[in-house]
Amino acid sequence: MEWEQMKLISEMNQGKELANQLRNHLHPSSSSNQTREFLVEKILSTYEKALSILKWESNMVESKPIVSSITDSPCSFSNGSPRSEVSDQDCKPKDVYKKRKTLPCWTEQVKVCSGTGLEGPLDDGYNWRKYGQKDILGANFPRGYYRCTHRNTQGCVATKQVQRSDKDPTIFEVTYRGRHTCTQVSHFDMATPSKTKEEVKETPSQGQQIQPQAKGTFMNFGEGLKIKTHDLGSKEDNIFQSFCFGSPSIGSEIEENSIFTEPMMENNIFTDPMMENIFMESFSPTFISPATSESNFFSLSPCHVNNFGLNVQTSESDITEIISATTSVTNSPIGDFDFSLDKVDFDTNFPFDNPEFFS
DNA sequence: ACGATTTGACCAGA
DNA sequence: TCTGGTCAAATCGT
Repeated sequence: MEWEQMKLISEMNQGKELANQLRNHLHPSSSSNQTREFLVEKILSTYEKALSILKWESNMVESKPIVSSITDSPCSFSNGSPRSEVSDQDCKPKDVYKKRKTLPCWTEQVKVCSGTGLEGPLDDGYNWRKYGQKDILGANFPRGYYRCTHRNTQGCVATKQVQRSDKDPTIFEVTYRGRHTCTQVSHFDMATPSKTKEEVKETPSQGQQIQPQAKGTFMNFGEGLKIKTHDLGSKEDNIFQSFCFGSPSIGSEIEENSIFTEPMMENNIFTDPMMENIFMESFSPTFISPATSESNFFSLSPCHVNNFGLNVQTSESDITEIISATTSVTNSPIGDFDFSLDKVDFDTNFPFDNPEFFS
């Protein structure tokens, strides 16, 4: 916890420094509105992170046993249908449903730009099998339910839900639940990535026409990704607006595995060099930290995602689970990111060698 | 033939 | 009782 305290102090100091910078930019002629807005968002991000740390600390103890119970329980989904194959009376479906709520859960919002020829949710590097679709009250589009293809063979409990946004049909909210315990190889690691059917055909009843993609193209570049874990707060949209990042799948499918190397950085998205500096300084080592094992899509800690403008929300008891889940698996797509590291300001306080953090 | 998807039914939680 | 999540038989695609 010592690191969390240091990090907390660091975040607060950073917020103070940013506020000072903002004050210097308040003069109308000194900088653009964009700069000022970015500073404001950075400050908000800083406080968000600080709060995340505080909440994380307060939930560490009570959350860990839950993770353990999920992972180790014989009542898990590991043997296929919990209803048809579980014979132990102590492992009733009721238990399954209860545990369902305790699984680590986080949401990504994947924006699919028109003209890419791709309108379904992106492949995230894992193989998913659709097991249901449901019309959701108040939602214009049905929600698709997917589970890991290797659930039966390897007992992988990871599931995800794909819900097309009402507000913006080009946005898919993908809610992930549970960590991948399977050892499937992400196709991002393969020389010629393949596509899951999911991304080729998504809810055809809605008339979506998904065009086959050419392998190795950059057509996914126009996508944006937004991530949040659940329930840490309710300010989902307050920060992300400034940036529209490619999804991890984008990054890993693009040459050099980088979404931030040239030409993107040449076509500088910042009009103000200071903003670029601030932005690059924001890269947290968590985001590019070496994953120790297979990743649940993103290897990130909720405390740091905000640095990207990706607002993170974490449920009261889930934050440790998420951290645990997202750092306990290998071949993280994000781990392949090859940022312009010379511009990345590593946080030397980050506990790469802290086993507690990656537990 | 086999695996994936669809879809109505079932179940648990609110 | 309603709603969301899951099951599983039927169907589809390769």
